[in-house]
Amino acid sequence: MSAVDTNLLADLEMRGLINQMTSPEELAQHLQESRTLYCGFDPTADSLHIGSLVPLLVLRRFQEAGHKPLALVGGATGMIGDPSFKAQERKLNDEETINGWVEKLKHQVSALIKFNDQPNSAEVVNNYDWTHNVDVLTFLRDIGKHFSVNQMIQKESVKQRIDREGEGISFTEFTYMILQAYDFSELYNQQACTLQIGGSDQWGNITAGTELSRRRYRGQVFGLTLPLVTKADGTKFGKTESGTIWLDASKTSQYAFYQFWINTADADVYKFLRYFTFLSEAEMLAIEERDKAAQGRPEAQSVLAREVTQLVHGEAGLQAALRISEALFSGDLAQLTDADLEQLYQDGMPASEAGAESLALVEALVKTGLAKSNKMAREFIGNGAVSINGEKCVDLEASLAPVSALHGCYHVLKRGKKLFHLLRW
RNA sequence: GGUGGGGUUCCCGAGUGGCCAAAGGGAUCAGACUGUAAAUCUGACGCGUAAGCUUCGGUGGUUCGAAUCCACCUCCCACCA
Repeated sequence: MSAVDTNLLADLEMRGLINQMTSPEELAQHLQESRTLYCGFDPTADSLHIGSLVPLLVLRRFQEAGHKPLALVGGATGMIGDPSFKAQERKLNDEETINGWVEKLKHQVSALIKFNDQPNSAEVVNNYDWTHNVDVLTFLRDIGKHFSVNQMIQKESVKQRIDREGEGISFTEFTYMILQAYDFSELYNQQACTLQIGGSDQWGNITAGTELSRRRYRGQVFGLTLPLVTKADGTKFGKTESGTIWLDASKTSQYAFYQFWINTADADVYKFLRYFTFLSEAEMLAIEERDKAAQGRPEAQSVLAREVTQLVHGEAGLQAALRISEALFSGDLAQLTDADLEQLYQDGMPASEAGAESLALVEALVKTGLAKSNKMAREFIGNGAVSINGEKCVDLEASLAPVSALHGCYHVLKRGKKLFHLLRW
C-alpha cells in the first residue's frame, strides 16, 4: 500500500477547499491511515459540468494521498432529485433517460481518478444497485425509523422550501436526504467507506448519513464539505453566454473549455488555481508574485487554462485548444496556411459549410450562429463588431464568396472580441 | 373536497380596458477604455430594412379596442378538511 500523505488536510486547507467537517481532530487522526471515501454525482444531464470538477478533483487529491476514492453515480437518487438549496421542485426524469446518463457519467468520472492502481484503486458505484430492490415497508421500518421529521425540517437545505411563500416540497424530494444517508451507511457497511465529501450544499445530507451509519452499524464515519465556487462579481460560476461549461468535449469543445478558463477574472484566478490545479503552494505564490510585479496581462489565467484543460481533456485536447486559441488571438489570420486552417477545423473550432455559391454577410452571421437574428446581425455589423478574415467590415450589404476566401476555401468570421467561426466553401 | 392567492418577454418583478412589445432590476450582447481582465461610460436586448407582425398559462367570449373584464379549462402555492 502506498504511503499515506498525512498533510492532505493541510493542503486542502491551504487551497481553501474545506468548508466544513465533522469532528476535525478525529478526522485528521482517522486519515493517518489509508481510508475509503466517496462522493456522489447525480445524473441530472448527460454530462457533468465544471461545477462537479471541484469534488472530482478532491477525490483525486485524496487518492494521490493514498486513500481509496469511490465515485458514486446516483442512479437512484437521480430519480428523486435533491432539494438542497433548490428554490423549486424539480421535474422527474424517466428511468431510461437516467440510466443512459448514468453510463455517461461513469465514463467521465473515471477520467479523473485512477483505476487498476494499487489497493487504493478508484471504483465507480451506483446507488441504484442497493436501493432498487428495497421494498417500501422495509425502508420505512428499518431506515425511516431512524429519522426525525422534526430534525429534517430544521435543515437549512430544505428550510427555504418549507418556509418560502409560493413554493413547497414534495414528499419525494423531502425523502432524498434519507436515501443519501442510506447510501453512506451502505457504503460503510459494504466497503468500510468512512468519509463522504461533497459541495457545501450537501452538509445536511452528509450529516444525515453519518448519523444513520452510527445508528445502523455503530460506525463512526465522517463528512467533509467543499466550498461553493463563487466569483468576485457575484455571477454564477460555470456559465457563459453560450451556456453551461460541460466536461464532455462533444458538448463543450476543448477550445471552448480552454477559453472559459482563460477568461477568468483577475479577482478569481488565484483562488481558482488553488481549487482546480495540482500546483504546489510555492508555485502558485510565485505566479502571483510575478503577476503583481509585471505590468499588463497576468500569467495566471493561462496557467490555469492549461492545467485544467490538460486534466480534463488530456494533452491532445490541450494542444488542440492551444492551436486554435493562438491562431485566433495572437496570429495574423491572413498568414495561416491551408493546412493550418484545416487543422483548426480538425481541432474543433466552431465551423460550418457555406453551402451556397455566395452568402450575404448578414445571412452568414445568422447561419453560423454568430448572430441570433438578421436584426442582431445588422446591429453587430453597424457597431463594427464583425470582421472577416481579420478585417473589420461595417458594410451591411457585404457578401461572402469563395473568391474572397482564404485559400479560396475559408472565411474566418469574428463577432465581438472573442467569438469566431470558420466558414468553409 | 373547501377557501384564498397565483401563472407576464432568459430570471426576478411591475402592470388591472387604450399612452403596452409591456416599468424597474438582474443576467446577457456590442462599442469605447484595456490585458481575450475588472470597474466605468454608451447602446442593444420578441421578429421584421420598414410598413408592420407575433407575445403576457390554454380555449372561447364581452368590447371600436384586452396582459388587463367574463366563462370554462389547466398548472402551481398556502390554509382548512
